[in-house]
Amino acid sequence: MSVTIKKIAELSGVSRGTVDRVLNNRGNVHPETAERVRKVAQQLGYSPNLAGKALAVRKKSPLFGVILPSEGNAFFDDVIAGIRNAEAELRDFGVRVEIRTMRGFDPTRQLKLIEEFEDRISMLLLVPINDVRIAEKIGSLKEKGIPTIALNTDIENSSRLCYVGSDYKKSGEIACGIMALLTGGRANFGIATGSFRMLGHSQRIAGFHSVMKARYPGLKMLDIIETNDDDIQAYEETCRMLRNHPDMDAIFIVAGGVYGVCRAVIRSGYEERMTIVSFDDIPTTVEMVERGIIKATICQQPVAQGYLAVRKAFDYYISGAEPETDRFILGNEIKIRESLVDIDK
Amino acid sequence: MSVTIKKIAELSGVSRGTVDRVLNNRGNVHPETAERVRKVAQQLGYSPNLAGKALAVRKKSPLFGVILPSEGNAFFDDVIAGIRNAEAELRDFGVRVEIRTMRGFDPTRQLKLIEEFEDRISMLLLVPINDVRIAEKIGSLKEKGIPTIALNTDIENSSRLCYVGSDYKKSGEIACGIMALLTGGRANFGIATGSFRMLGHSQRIAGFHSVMKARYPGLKMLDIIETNDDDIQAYEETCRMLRNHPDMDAIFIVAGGVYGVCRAVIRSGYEERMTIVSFDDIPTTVEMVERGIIKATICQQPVAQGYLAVRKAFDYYISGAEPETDRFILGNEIKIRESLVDIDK
DNA sequence: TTGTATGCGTTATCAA
DNA sequence: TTGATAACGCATACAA
Repeated sequence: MSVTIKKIAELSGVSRGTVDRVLNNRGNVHPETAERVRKVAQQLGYSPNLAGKALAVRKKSPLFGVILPSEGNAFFDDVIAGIRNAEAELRDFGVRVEIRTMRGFDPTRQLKLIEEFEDRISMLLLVPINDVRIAEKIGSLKEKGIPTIALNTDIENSSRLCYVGSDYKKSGEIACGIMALLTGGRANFGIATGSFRMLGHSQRIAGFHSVMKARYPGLKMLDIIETNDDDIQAYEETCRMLRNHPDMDAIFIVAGGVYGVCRAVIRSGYEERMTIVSFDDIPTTVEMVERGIIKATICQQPVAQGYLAVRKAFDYYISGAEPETDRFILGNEIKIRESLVDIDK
Repeated sequence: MSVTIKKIAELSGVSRGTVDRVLNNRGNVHPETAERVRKVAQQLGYSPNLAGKALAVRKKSPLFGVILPSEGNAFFDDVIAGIRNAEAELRDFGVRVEIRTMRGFDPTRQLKLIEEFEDRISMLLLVPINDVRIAEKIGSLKEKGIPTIALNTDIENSSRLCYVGSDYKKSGEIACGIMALLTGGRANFGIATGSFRMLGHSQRIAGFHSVMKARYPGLKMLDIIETNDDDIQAYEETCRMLRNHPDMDAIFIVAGGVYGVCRAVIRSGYEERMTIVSFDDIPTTVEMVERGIIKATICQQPVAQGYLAVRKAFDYYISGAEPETDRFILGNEIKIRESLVDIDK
């Protein structure tokens, strides 16, 4: 049979209560006794039983707070679906999840949202804005006993418990690889990024370039524009870029604004000759894949991201043990028309 | 608060034991009482609490039996890894998993393996061979109270609880789509299938053809060979096929024998001009992707297959409720060199 | 500082 | 046919 608190209590000649105090560092126990108990637990290789723990923890009904920049951003619909899946699975364990949404990437706004429920939550799940004030807030929350999990985007120099999301550099590498395959390794391409200030976007571009440099000398970059994840801006900028570079025959869309870029390409009459690689599979992107204008789109498993973040939050809440790794990376999946659209459609 | 057996007991004026007997159909309860209890449970929308259930069920220490045709088949290494992951997660709930392996697809052998532990297991997870005797065995096991989950491959006309695996037809469709993208829609290709008798292999070919017919008139099939998932046979047959069709410029590898096919292509001096699409990412396949001879390989998330099958087994064991769907389909992922190999390598 | 008692929700055993 | 009670492993309020 497995090792339980009861068994440790017997073998070290104390009560179950004392073992509990020792193992959970609740204080009020004689150092010698504590030492003895710890040793026995160590020797027996004790690890708390989840089923028991879950049942006991249930009445505390822990609340997980989630903050997403999801307003006006269809990508997060799938993340939310994953969060809801996990919430349903954990309901029997007393877990509740509260999601707050915001529009855009304003640190002040994000701080305010955090403060709105920080005195009620046991865990924070956050798509963090890369700003010192957010990093500091994560630190002060940690001191108050509220760990933070970075979701979808990581934040530097912070004390977040772990990161759940994709590997942005890798996704850029894959984007370059697939573009090379689709163009036979010869293309004059443009880049449409979201924002130069977004770490993930820059990492994708860096990944793209490193593969290009190492393996595909026939790929030549002509121009780069910023869409700010906005379809209108994407449309305008792309029209301008295409006017300036009539020899452009491929576009690498790094982030949002996919629909705007594609509409500009169609408008300019370059639909046929253009090879476009994008990210994610929000409905408007799927539409463009179906139409054939986007040849491949690289997806980051948003549902799994939401699900896993909540599960990892629960694991930590229940066990108090540091995660096995501080980065849980979900794979980048290449999707083409046949992946996304039913054949008979 | 949520609905518990205790609450139902109070409201229907009986003891918790009686409620348990009614809700779990253990018999020995007056029809009228049963009716009353059932009605209350119904009205309150009772659903058993998993944490409590897990704790109580723990001492029964259920054993899940798994049978895999994994000997000499590297694909199943990942499936096994997924099974082990799930086993570790469920250890605290008393679950144990016993894996039996076999070589090849002999129904008699599989029957024998089932019979070796069928009197000890609570659930069977099986990569079923599509044979009436196996289907019948699944039926008789069900009558004995042992449900079977079909893993990786489904079995027709059987009473298996559910299927966990990929959509083979869809994976064939994607294979055609990616081949068309890689060849600009113009290719004279050959097919190397595993076995004409394997349902999954035929479904992949069917999927390939349906997309080809609907969308890519420039793809022309020249020949088809059988590898029986054996590298030597694959090598021999491919050499022969290439001799017979010197104009072949693409190959669709449907199943195993990937390494053999690729070696034959290299041997014949067609490495440069050939576009090869394959399945899965076992080490030898990754090697060929790295070398650039395979342009894309379509993977079916073997780790997730193993993991999910065990989880679904547990869910059913714990809840006794029919799964939400009888087919749990894991997505087909297109992988290219940059997906599989580190850039700095 | 330590021990005891009780509860979380379900299941199983024993007695009535 | 039914009810009462103990058990699973952990947490905690309360008593000593």
